[in-house]
Amino acid sequence: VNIERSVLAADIVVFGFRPEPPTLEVLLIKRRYDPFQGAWAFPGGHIEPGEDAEAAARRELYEEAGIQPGYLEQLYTFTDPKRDPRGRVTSIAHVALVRTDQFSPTAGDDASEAHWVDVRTAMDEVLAFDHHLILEVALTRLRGKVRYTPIGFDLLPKQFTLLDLRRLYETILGKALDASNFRKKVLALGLLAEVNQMHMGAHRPATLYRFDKRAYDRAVKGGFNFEV
Amino acid sequence: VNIERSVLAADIVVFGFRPEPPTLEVLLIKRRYDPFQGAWAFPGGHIEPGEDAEAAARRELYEEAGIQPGYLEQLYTFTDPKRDPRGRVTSIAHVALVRTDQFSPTAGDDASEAHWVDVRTAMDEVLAFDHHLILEVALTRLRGKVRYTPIGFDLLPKQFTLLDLRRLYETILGKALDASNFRKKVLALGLLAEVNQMHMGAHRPATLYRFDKRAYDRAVKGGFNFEV
DNA sequence: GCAAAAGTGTTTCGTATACACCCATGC
DNA sequence: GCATGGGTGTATACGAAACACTTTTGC
Repeated sequence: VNIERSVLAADIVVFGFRPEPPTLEVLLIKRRYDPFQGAWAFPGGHIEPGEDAEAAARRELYEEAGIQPGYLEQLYTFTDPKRDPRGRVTSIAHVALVRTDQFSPTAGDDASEAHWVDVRTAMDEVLAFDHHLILEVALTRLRGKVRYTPIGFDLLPKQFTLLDLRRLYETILGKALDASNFRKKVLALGLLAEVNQMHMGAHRPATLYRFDKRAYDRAVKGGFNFEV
Repeated sequence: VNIERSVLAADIVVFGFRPEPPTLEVLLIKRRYDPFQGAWAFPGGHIEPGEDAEAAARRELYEEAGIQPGYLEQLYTFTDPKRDPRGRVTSIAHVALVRTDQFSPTAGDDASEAHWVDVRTAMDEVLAFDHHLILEVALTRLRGKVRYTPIGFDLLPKQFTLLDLRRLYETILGKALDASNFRKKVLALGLLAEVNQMHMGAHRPATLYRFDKRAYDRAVKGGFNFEV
């Protein structure tokens, strides 16, 4: 029998969060080679022999942009046979979350540039292949997942104030949240631990918190329901 | 450059619901050929040239079991390079929902048998390839999705009683629901339309309802949040 | 003093939950 | 009559939302 085979690619939508001003960003690279040379695209590349999709995503992310994400998961697989002009390329898309401040992206082999781009800007941009569609799916997933999973913390520095956290949620969800109620709700979850240090800014000093992974694991074991 | 290519397969976890006794079932076929000849597996097969994954899933489902599902979506892509002993086969797994009564599965080319199997039984069974893992992922997805999306209706006949619907939810979620509160909650959503007919069973006649797709679409447009 | 954020407290309201209770049917 | 499900109603409690108010800092 004559069975068609496909090239496998792992692409990664990397989200980052910049607190000042509050901005949700994605990592875009400028393609050095054809097809779509010079166009903006997500980092990604071929899956190698003996490698599964997630391993390929991590490797590509490190090679192309020097990034080792705190969070990475498979998003969706894009299989339109015409999505790549060269022939059948199946893209197994991933979502990754990083602390923007930790990585100033470095352009790797296939990229002439790598930049953090405001998500709203990226949505208006013409992207290579079907990457615009991939971005839409990734955003939907992020907005959904952030509501019942504590993945937001992977976008913040280890220590953060409640204002940081609230700004993050407001940015992702695209709506303002009541500061007072947000504080009570989040603290009531018992997933934050105070850090013995204050944030000194332009205003009244604020308590610094860290995400309490241990408390979270305990809560998960007890059949637990995270909600914003 | 020497780029590895992979065979692409579309596999489908088809869920069905049998009201009496309330049972959540999956469709399993007995493999006619090696590898795993004689083992139970999900229907599926190769994606053909010019075909995307979802089209392949629909085609395979029809060819192998005579089923045209009311609901079908991509689930997850399984990429372990060792998941198939013959070489690299990437499985793009799907979830489908059907009304059990509408399809008595027929065994197609690759299957010597096709049967509805109680999900709990299937979970204890040894399945071909990594299909046991696929089933776990599919079940998690179904349980999650049923809570905020009205996909449950795709598992019921066009007309159903509130008891049918409650039994369905109780079976999927694995816990008893208060009949009175369930009624109020579901009716308050305004997604059910009364049918001008009663269900005559062994007890007091019950109102028959149908899923009101029009009302649902209207609700979705208004930025709507479905909950059990 | 003023602006901006930190932090506490209160009131209101909707709705989830837990039941009590009556109705209608087949056996 | 009795079991079973259909269907209505109610009391309670908890949590979400709205918002008033005080505190603390930099400028």
